[in-house]
Amino acid sequence: MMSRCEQCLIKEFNNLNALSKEELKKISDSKDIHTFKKGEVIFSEGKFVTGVYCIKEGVCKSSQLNANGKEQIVKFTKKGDLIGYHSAITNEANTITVTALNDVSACFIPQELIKKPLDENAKFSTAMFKTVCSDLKEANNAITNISTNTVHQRMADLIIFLKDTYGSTEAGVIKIQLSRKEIASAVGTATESAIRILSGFKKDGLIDLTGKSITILNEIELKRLAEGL
Amino acid sequence: MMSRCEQCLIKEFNNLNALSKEELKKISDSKDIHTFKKGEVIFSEGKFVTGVYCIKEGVCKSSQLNANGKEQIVKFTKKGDLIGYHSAITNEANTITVTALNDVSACFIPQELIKKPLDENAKFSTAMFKTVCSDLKEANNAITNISTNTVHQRMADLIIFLKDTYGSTEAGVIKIQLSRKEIASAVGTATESAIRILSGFKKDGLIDLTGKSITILNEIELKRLAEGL
DNA sequence: TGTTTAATATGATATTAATCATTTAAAAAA
DNA sequence: TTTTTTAAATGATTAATATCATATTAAACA
Repeated sequence: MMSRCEQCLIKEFNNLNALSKEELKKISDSKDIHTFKKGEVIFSEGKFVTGVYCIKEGVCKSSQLNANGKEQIVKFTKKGDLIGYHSAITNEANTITVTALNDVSACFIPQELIKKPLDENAKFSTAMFKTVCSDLKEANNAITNISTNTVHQRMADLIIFLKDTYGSTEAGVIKIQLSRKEIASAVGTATESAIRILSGFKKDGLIDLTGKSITILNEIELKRLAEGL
Repeated sequence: MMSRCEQCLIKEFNNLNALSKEELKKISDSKDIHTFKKGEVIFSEGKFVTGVYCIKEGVCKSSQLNANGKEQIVKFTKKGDLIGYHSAITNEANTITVTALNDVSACFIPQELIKKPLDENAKFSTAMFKTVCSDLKEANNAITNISTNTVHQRMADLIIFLKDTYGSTEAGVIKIQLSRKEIASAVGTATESAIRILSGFKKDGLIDLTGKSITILNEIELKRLAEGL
């Protein structure tokens, strides 16, 4: 059960591969494998997280609540993602809530073991900088996307994003299942609107819908739609 | 003219104060003071920036263009802000365009002189991490704000933000002048809608408008509006 | 297995905001 | 200063999206 970080393949997907053998060994000695069931909250907005999670398996959503309690999904994680670094870096409460969208297994790495290499290992620190900058770039793109594109465009965009990020089966079924409410929250629209637009896409032969499964039938046209053509 | 960074007061507003005397001296020796007239572009989306700018005086907007060429303002800078760090950290093209909103004077610091302390000076590196994380936090808040709040709410929110960030005269006039188009772009709405909402706020006695100047008359009610009450 | 609860779907309607058209006012340029 | 250009304002209209109501389906549970 207690596998060694040094041998862990997941780290090839993230910045932990910039750590030295000694640093990895220390992490390996004190890390903890946590599992979360679908729907379980990994950490919440407003709470301090005392370490960083490395997602080994499963998908999470990062979301915020607005003043009226409406949820906005700001990011989806993928395998290998390091989450919860905000608290570790800033010593401030987290500003997002991360929730498992399916069964998730993640290694919990105590803060100190991240902070030390962040100060001492330039390779790791540079890699982490790139990650945070990339997250910021994506967030800026999302701002522009939400405020200048229509809900139709954003829905088409989300479907393409989900396919590109999580892949699809040979039959074309996207390998992530979201509720209509979650889809609406990611797109930034009302649940009913999301449902209507998905139904419309189905009627137009762009996608197929079976329960929570989405199958892309016409990716080219979806991409055109996403660009507003 | 060639003032020394070591004595510069602006650095007290940003992370450069975490640098050692030697590091500051190096920067001082090769920095360049650039001035930009109102409306001038400091650097553009898609271009590489070969250094970081430290804003000594003036205000800038950071914006992106969407596929249809519509501008979205994603951030306003203030005195002391370090801008253009994205390229320096990631070695990638910049993803935003920064434009002077009034006359701006900024010190240009070549990339190497930032990169080296970023690797070697943990205090500076930690400070920069906090800045990027804070920018990311703000961007996430903007996503939630734009997609869950109405244009009215966001307009009220922007007015409060501008007052808090740039201050106001004794008479209550906010110390930054934006065109209606820029206000619309920051709020994420059409120019006509922005104009209409501002006129509405004026009619309701919340603000006063004289040319491009905005005066807050009822901050409490504006804050209530921003929260959707 | 039946019963309850929650999720999805869809119609009708209301609201919000965008677009188009035109006027007025303010800057910039000749 | 006059002319030209650009920005701001406002009305009318259309389009997009949210909300409310209700039906249908699927999932959870007793």
